[in-house]
Amino acid sequence: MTQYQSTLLRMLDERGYIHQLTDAEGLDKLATGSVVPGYIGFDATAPSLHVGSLVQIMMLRRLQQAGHKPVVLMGGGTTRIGDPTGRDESRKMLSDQTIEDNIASIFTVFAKLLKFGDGPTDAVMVNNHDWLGKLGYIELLQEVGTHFTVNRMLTFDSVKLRLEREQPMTFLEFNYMILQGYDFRHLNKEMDVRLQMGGSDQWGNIVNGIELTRRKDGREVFGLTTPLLTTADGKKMGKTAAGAVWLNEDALPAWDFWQFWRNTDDRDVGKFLRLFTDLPLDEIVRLEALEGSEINAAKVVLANEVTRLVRGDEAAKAAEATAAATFAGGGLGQDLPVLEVAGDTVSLVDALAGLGFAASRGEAKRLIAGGGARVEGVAITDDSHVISLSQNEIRVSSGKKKHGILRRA
RNA sequence: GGACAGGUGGCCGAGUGGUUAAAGGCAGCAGACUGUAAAUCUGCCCGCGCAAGCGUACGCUAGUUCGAAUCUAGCCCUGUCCA
Repeated sequence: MTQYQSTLLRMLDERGYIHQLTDAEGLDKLATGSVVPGYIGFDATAPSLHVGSLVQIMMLRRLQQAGHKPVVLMGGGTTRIGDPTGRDESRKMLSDQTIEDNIASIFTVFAKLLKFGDGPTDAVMVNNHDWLGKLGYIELLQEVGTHFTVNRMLTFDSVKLRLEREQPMTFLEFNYMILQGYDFRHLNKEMDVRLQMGGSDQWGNIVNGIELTRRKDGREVFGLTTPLLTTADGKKMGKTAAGAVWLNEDALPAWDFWQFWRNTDDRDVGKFLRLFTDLPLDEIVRLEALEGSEINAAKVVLANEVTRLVRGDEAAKAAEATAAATFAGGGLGQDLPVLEVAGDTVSLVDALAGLGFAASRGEAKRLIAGGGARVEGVAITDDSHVISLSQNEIRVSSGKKKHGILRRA
């Protein structure tokens, strides 16, 4: 690609964050000489973000590493509307309290990955409810309404796709892109933010903000999007057995988080190491070149590094130790899910259900019938099997990957 | 407000009076093969029950029928066109 001068763009380019860039030269020049405040917006629809957002968070981390200022924009205001991008249905409304709580919860992860404070390159978090909430409707129409033509708005993918699929789009949602554009302009005005980043699906929204800022204030700002992250087998990243891969510990235990990375597709290892770890590039090149089962070592490194960043050093170490004990040693690791058993015996069915390996007793039975259930590594196909707690800890498994501990209460 | 089309299991999508817990696909889970990978093949995939079975389920409500996802009425919601 291009030979960038700035540390920022070089780093982002080398590590695979750049998909589209509005003005590569201009931004490169800007980032060479001065501190560039850049922001990314995040939804507050849930108490935790998931790995899909991790690319964006890491990008803010890179921004800071390159000596610039990350601005985390929490969509307290826009979440009340719902981004129609990539959705067929309107989002349900969330109460103000829920949104506040979500933001507080989400922040805990940012606090691990960015350095917040008052310094010139310290990260700050802002909430667009603070300004969008105050905006009157007429005021909004005057401020930004005149700079958006409906003709153009209809051509944006977020709108076009919905219309093509004959799915409803409410006027409320239709306004989303206007508000997001307004955010950029506001941040530029108030904090001199010059750059907005986001996923590739945010391109349209970002460009709107850039144009609005140029028209209203004659100020030049920049936009950058990341490639859409899919796993090598073509799926959207971040879905596993248990659902989304949440970043918050209380939404997904560190063990499962670690396992998610440990199970990365061979072909994605290099890409993920670049995006989600701070390892130096030459080290990554070495790791991703490993062949055959050797690459498992690289996956362990990946899992360790990402878990360390997002969940902390201890969590990563515990998960790695558990993996070593459980898979290599065939024993038990401390991080495995535990089911406390009251009496001397439990039925296998209840054990599987209790450990969360089956959603219902019926499902547990099917699992057993299908030969997927193991007690102490021995496959059990009798669905009336009863486990007696002769030892302190009994290992119960669903398939080869999901293991749990039965412990006498 | 009017005309037409539509609302089915996590999603897509068949089904238009009984053999339908509802075809098929996707996603998911498990088995085989492997390297806690991919691809492939196989099995499973509403809940409860050891089981016969029972309970729920096809937008909502009330009906017609021995019997309804399927028919009728009203309502709600969505799309397209018209006003």
